[in-house]
Amino acid sequence: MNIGEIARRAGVSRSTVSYALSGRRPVGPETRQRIQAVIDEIGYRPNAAARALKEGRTRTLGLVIPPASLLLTDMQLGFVASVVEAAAHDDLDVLLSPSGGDHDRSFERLISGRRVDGVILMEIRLEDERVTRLQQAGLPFVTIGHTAHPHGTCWVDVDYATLVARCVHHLADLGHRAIALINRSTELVAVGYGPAHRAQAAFGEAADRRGVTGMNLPCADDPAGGEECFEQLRERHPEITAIVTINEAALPGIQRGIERAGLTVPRDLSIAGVAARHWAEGFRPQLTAADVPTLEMGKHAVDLLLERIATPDGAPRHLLLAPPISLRDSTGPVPAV
Amino acid sequence: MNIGEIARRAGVSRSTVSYALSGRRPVGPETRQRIQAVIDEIGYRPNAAARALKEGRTRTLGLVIPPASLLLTDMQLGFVASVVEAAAHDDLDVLLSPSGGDHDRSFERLISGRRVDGVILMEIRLEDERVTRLQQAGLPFVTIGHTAHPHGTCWVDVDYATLVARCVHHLADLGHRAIALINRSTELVAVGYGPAHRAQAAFGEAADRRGVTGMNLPCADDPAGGEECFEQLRERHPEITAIVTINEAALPGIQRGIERAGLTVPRDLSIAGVAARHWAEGFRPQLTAADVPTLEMGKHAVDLLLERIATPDGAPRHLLLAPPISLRDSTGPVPAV
DNA sequence: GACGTTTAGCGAATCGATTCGACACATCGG
DNA sequence: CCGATGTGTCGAATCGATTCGCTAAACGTC
Repeated sequence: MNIGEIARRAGVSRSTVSYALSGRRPVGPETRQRIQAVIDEIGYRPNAAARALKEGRTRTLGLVIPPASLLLTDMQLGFVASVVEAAAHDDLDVLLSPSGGDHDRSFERLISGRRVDGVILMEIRLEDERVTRLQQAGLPFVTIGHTAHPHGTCWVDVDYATLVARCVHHLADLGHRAIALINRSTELVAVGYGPAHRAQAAFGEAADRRGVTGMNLPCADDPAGGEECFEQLRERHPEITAIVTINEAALPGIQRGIERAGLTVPRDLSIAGVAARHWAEGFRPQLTAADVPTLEMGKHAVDLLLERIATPDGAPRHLLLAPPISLRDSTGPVPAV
Repeated sequence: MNIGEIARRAGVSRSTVSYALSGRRPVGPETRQRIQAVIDEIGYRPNAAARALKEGRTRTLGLVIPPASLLLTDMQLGFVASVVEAAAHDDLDVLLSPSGGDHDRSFERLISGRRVDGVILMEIRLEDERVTRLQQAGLPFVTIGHTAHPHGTCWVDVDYATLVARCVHHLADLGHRAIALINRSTELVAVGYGPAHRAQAAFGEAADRRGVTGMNLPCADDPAGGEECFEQLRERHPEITAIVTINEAALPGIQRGIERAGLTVPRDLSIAGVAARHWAEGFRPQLTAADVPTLEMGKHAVDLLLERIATPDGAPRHLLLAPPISLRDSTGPVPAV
C-alpha cells in the first residue's frame, strides 16, 4: 500500500501519483481521476516517515510537559489540551515529552533526533537550561511562560504582575488595609518559577504604593495546602481582611478553611485572584478573578511557533496577556470593626 | 550531522558506524572508540524519520484522548501522565490525538500514515467505531476501558461492577437500608459509557441481593453538578442514609452540599466510592474508597501494547483491576432514627 | 511548415539510516 | 599446511516518498 502500488494499479508512474496528490505540477484530469479512484479504494495515505525524510520536516510539534510525578495543575492541563487542539486544527501532530529532570533522554531524543519541527515548552523557570539547549540546537521553540531574559525568545504568558496589582488596587479601593497573597508552593519559588516571583514582587510593590500592609504566603498546590495556609493566616495575622491568590489548586482548601472558621465571603473576608474560569466559578460565592485564557494561549503558542518555523530568523515575538478581572461575588467593602 | 558525516570524520564507512551503534556485528575496539569520540563531539543522534522508514517502526505510541472541549477529568489526566511516563521509560515517544468526533483527521493520520507502532485508546464506549477502525487497519492497540464485546481485544480496566458492589455490601453491613448511587453524567450514559452502565447494573444487583433500597442518580462531572445532585437527593429522597459514588469530579460539590445541609459525615450520612486517592484524601472526612491506580494502569496498558506489537497474533490479554477499598473516615453505622 | 510554448508524464536521484553479501585477514584444529 | 571458522570492514541495495530534468505530443503563431 505504497505509492508504487497506487501507480501500478492506475497505470502511471510514481511521480505522477505524487504530483496528482500535491498538485505541484499539472496532471491530466482523466489521469487524476483514475489515481484518485485507486486511492479511495485502498485508502492510501503517504507514509509519514518517508515524507518526513524527504521533506526534512515532520509536521509534528513537541510539547514538553512536567513529569507525571508532579501531577499537572488544571491550568497546565488546559494548555496541553489547547495546544493539541490548535495543532490538530492545522493538521499537525503533537509529541509529548515529560521533562524536568536534568538530562532527560526523552527531551534529547526529541531535539537531536529531529522528531519535531518545533517545540512548545511549558512550566518555564527563570533560568531554564532547556531553553539554552533548544537555542544551541537551533530548533524553533515557543515557551508558555518566560525566563528572566525574555528578549531573545518567543513566548506567551499571563501578566501575573499586572493582574495581581489590579487585585490589590481593587481591594484597596474597597477599603482593605491588610491584604495577604496566597502564592504558589515554596518548592516552586525555590526553583525559580517565574509567576510566583513576579506575583510576589508586584504584590509588594502595589501594596506599598497603596500604603496597605501586604503579606506573602507560600502555599502547597492542593486543597490540603490551601486549608493549612488559611489556618496559619487566621492564627498569625487575624488583622487580614482580604486575600489575593494565584494558587487555583488551593482554592477548595481555602474555601473549607473559611467555612470552618465560620466566616462569610465577602461580608467578613474578600478574595480575589487569578484562576481558570472553571475554578473561579466553582468557588462559593463565585470568585472575582482574572480568568486565565488557557485555550487562547495554547492557540497563540502554536501560531507563534508556526511563524517561527516558517521564518526562523524573524524577530522574536511575545504575547503578555492581561485578561480583565471578572467581578463576581467574592469581594466587598472592608468589614466595620 | 548525519551518519555519513560521522563516518567521514572517523575514517570508516557508514555501515561500520551503524554497526558500532547497534552492536549487531562486531566492530574493532579501537575503531569503536574513534567513532564514539566523534559522536560525542558533535552530539549525533540518528534521524528518527530515516530510521523509521528503514526499520518499518517508529518507536512511537499513539494516545487517543477525548477532545479538549470536554475537559479531561483528573482520572483521564492520570492515565495520560502515566502512559507518557511508562513509554518514556522504554524510550518510546507518545503522539497525542484528540478524537471523539466521527471521522477525525488526526486519528486517521495516526493510523493510515503509519506514524505509530500501536495505539492506546481512552474513554472507550460500549460500542466504539474507533476500535473497529483499528482492527481493520491491523494496528495493535490496547484500550483503557472495554467495549461491550471485550473478548477479541486487549484492555485494562477498573472493575467498577465489583467495586460498587463492595461499597454496597460495606454499607449494608453497617446497617444502611437506603443507598444512593451518584453516577456519571446523563450524557455519558446516553453515549454508552461503560463504567456508568456497569456501575449502575452492579449497584442495582447488589442492592437487590442485600434487600436494600437502591437509587441511581446521574450527575454532571463537576462540583456544581455534585452540589445540585445532592440537593435533589435530600429533597426527594430524605430516607437515604448512605451514598456510593464513582463521580470523583463531583465530590467537592457533594461536600459543599453536605455542609450546607448541616450534616456531619459519617454520623448523619455515610459515603463510599471509587476515586483517585488524591480526591479521596482531599475529601473531609477522608473518603472510604477504592483508589483507582491510574499510574499502574497506564504502565500496564503500555506493557500490554508492547507485547501485542511484538506478537500481534497472540491471544488478547485483559486486566480487570479491583483495588481494595481503603477504609477511611467517611462511613459509619446507620444513624438511629 | 518551422519554431517556441505549454501540457502530461516518465525515469532517476535524493533524503539518512539499516542490513545483506562479499572480501581480506587472522586463528585454530587435524 | 590447508580448509574451516571467525573477525572487521566496506559497498550497495533498500525503505517510500518528493522533485529535478528530460522527452514527446499538442498547440498556436508568423
